[in-house]
Amino acid sequence: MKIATWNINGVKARLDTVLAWLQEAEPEIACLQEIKSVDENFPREAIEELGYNVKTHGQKSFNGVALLSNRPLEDVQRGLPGDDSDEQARFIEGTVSTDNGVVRVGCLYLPNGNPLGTEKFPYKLGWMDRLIAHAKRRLDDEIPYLLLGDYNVIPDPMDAKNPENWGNDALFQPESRQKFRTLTHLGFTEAVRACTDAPETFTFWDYQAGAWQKNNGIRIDHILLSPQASDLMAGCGIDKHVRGWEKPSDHVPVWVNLAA
DNA sequence: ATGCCTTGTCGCACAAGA
Repeated sequence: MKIATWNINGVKARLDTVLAWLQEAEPEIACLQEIKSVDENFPREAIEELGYNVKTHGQKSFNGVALLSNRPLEDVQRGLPGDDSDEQARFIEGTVSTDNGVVRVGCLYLPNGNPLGTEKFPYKLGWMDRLIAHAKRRLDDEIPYLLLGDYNVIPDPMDAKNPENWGNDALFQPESRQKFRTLTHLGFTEAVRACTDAPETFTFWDYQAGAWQKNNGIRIDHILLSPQASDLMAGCGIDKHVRGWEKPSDHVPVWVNLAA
């Protein structure tokens, strides 16, 4: 089964593009971030017409995540545990039953953290601590478990066209990268790095300054697989061409194939 | 160096993104 993640940068502005990609890519499960919509206004009917079950965790104007699945989504959980005062909609998780057992999927939109020196950066790091704690508990289930989404972390210099330009950015701070490593070192496999060591493997190109035309990209959208999910991995990919479509998101879809 | 674009908003400029 194909499981994908994509930061769509606004579902209202991107609906036609999202529908076109769903029909082309045909993922069994899709995790969407930055829907920028409350649940009531999410265009669920148009997506349901393509055969998907739709679960959303939205808020007004900003953030917001959604889970799509051609099989029923069970045990849906909204919000990342660990801080009841956090009102930002950045996490949704659900379970899908397949012929070969269950797969649980967490869809996340990790805080950007910029600009440094504001409360936004410690919020990012605190959110990552909560994600690490949650992931650690999930690994105890010993089932195929995936954490997909916009991590807003550039893991390594090779994950940026111009790493020297990101020194003062929250996405490339040592603390951000260290916490990402702590997360993976719990026992997750980072799908894209397990599939390819090709240089200039990016998932985001800024709208500004001709970043796409210059391939001035970064790799910040990631798929983490529990050991049980990693054992099933049969391939992965990045739908880079979608960035060249009309009215594109600044991110492109990333996906993994599981033999499940 | 800043803004370069893009999106959403009780719009007509601004915040937020990365």
